[in-house]
Amino acid sequence: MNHASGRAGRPEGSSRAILEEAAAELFLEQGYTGSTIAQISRRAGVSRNTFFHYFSVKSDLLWVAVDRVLAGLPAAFADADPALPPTDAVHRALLRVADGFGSADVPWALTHSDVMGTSAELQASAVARITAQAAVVARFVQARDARTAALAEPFAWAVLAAGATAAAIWARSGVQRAPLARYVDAAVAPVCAGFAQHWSDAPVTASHPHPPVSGSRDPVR
Amino acid sequence: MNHASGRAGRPEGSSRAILEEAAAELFLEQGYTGSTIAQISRRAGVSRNTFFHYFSVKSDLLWVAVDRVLAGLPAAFADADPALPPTDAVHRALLRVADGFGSADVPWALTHSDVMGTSAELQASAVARITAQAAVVARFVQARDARTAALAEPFAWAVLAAGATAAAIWARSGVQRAPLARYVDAAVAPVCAGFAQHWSDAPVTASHPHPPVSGSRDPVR
DNA sequence: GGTCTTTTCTGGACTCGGTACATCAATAGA
DNA sequence: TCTATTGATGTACCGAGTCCAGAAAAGACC
Repeated sequence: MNHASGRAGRPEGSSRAILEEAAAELFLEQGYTGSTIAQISRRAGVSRNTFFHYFSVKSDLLWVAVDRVLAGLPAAFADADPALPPTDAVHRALLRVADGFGSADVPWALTHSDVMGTSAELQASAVARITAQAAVVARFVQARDARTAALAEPFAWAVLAAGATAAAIWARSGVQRAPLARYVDAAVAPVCAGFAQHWSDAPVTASHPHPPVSGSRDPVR
Repeated sequence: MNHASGRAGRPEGSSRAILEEAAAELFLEQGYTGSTIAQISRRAGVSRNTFFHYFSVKSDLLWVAVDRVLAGLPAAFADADPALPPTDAVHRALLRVADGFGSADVPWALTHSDVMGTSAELQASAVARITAQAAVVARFVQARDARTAALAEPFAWAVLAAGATAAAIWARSGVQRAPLARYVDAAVAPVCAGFAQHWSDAPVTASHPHPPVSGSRDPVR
């Protein structure tokens, strides 16, 4: 019979969605660390190996929602106003992505006290996301303005770190929290402003009442 | 016999140093991922459990040098000029810490191509360090000036992310690289300037030719 | 109908990091 | 000499992640 997707080969089941559901259930019942991959796949009625066919790492389960939203970042860059300075374009793109999260649905990764705080696993998986996005941001900024090259990466990381920290604060605020975008905006704005100033080559007058320890605004190398 | 250290109990051998040495050797021979904890402890002539007595995680071995230098950060804060605005104090403290690294001795964590890039393990261990330092920075900033409270954490993370990224760039530059402090300075300065401006409550005039997407400089909450 | 090929899914065995626990060894102090 | 403390070892275990060989389910082509 001609299967829906034109491809050859055995059609894939709904395994992925089922695994996500099973995991969500088990996380509620036993927490993240308390649930093993074996249990999750068993409840999903699927072999343990099938799990690894869909998720390369257990912690991917914590980020399914986030990953879906994050996937929109390149698009947000694609239709950024070309007249905007790169820092502002990044600023706006991040806010647009942040708007993808309702005040209600805080992602697994940020709520689960189980994994928050001490867990090296969560940190690692979070940084994996930031690494990916940092590459996108750095590439974008550099393409916009070649003069940003030397500090494109530090800027990307700084701005994403600020944003991610804001998201963490947002998550641990109560249910009364304001929209995520407001938190992200407050944290990201100063970083963008700082680099914008730096790249526009106008000295930041208010900042160094004492002489800087070394030449502050010289590009690397 | 009265042992050197006043403490009771069996005196510790030189196990820690021996383990570090053995690890360094094996990392050179087989790379980080290629060397197992069992091998390291065997070469050190010590049981595998003893390894975990001295290092809680394998990746700690990558950061021994860094951790020693990083331990100096609180001290750098302790004798910071009280007249300095908090952002500048942080800026200077970071440069002082950065000066602890000679151009020659790039730490394991940053050189080893084996673990760079893809390794989730390295990322996790790096973030663990940044987490610790971010807490120190945020606490310091907040103690200096209560008005920084809302953004102390985002600032701490942003500034450390910028610095860490600069360190990574420094590490992957050739042997001809300039001193680390210069890289860190270039990356950290804009972040500090941006937050300094924000906290000094003077609008960043050059930054927003277009109106900000939402109230950029409002504190969170 | 048959064979291919391609893909999903399964089973089993394995490695390695990390933990738990009981126990031994060596020291200081009483 | 007895005890408390701390370093070190042995053993057993758990769970994540990898590898590989092969089965199940489809399309494609004859």
